[in-house]
Amino acid sequence: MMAAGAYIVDDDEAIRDALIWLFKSRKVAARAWPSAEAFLADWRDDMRGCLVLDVRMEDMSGPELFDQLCERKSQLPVIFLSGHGDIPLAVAAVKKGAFDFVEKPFNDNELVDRVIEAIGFDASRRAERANQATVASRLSQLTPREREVMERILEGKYNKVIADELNIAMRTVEVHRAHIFGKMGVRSAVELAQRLSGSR
Amino acid sequence: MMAAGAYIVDDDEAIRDALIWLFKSRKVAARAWPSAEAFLADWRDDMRGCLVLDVRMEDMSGPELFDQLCERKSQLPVIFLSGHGDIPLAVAAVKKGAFDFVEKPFNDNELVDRVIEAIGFDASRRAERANQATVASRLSQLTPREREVMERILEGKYNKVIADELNIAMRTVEVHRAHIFGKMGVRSAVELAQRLSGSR
DNA sequence: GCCGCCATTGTGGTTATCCGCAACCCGGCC
DNA sequence: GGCCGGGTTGCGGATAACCACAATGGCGGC
Repeated sequence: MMAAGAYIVDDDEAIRDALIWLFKSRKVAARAWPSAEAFLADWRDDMRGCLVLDVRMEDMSGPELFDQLCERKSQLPVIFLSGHGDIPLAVAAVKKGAFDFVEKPFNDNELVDRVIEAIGFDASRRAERANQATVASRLSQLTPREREVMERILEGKYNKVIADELNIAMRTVEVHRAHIFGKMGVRSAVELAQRLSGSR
Repeated sequence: MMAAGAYIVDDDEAIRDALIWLFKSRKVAARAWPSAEAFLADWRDDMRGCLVLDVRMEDMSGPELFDQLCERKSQLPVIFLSGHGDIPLAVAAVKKGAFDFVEKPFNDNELVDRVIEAIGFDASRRAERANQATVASRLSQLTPREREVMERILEGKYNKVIADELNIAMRTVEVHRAHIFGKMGVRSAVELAQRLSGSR
């Protein structure tokens, strides 16, 4: 797993070099590929940061690469570099969820700003997903009965009320409650409520 | 306050009539204005639904109207109708937060689908805002001391611990706690946590 | 048949929460 | 000075939560 950075795909070597230099001058890690195919071969889901993609390239275009990555469930935010003629293509990509696109010729600083923004977006989204995955994994460890009890705990009901609703003894509810807290890794109903609503 | 619907702004009467007919045939309330200025004069913040806006119009263009509405804090989602030549303009609007744009000539059903989606988006966002406003208003009624106590309640701490941290008696914490629940309109710490994290 | 997991329940005791009643101090306001 | 809101505290009791120890019954797998 490398550090988060900019992944550049452009078939023009001069532009690749210029972009790498530009990003590194702003302390943004950068690496470049000369074609969509080359990038796709190296692509891994744990690449963190943001993709900077030329729209018009030999063989596979930027938007085509974007489609391929979407099919592979890539979460990497994508910023397109588009010439005037390419705008309709880039626009279609934006409607499909691309992070942004900048028209050539672009302002260096603005591009880097957008890239940094995208890298931050990626980081927070990954953190969010990781948290959701943890919660989901813990939820899956609960037994059906425990889930029933948890629902009612989250409605702020007393153990006694829950016991009545489920036609079981209060003691049983207490046991379930302890199991739920243990499995969910929390120490109180308040923490439980926060952890769950934070990932809904 | 009228029902949620489509607000059409287009300087071509034939298109206005066609759109109104189209929307009404799908049970979507619709009303049209012949110019951006006319709409702006009638605009009110409680208009619910979605704005359908021609990009190219006499005097004030669609994107210009959008900018005006943004300045007036309009939350109305906007769908642009754009000809091929207008795409760069519409694109700029999308980057500023427009809901979507469809290129002319458009597919009737797809347009209505998008409009319905935007109306739903508006409804849920308004509900969300209303809830946040309620919570914010209730939070503002808390005294500084109560806020300190609430923070700690939300960390799942025992009244005893809170008392120690604030160097006050447990009884005082209990009193604050009761005040907090009363002012926030909840009956338990769990509800409090949910209401707050639901609006963060 | 034995083991493990799940659900269930009881006893008894500790700790927390929740509240009514009562009271004191302080600062701002009429 | 009197009133009021905010913060503070004590007492005592009702209620709920938490927990260790202990135990039963069902069900699926080895």
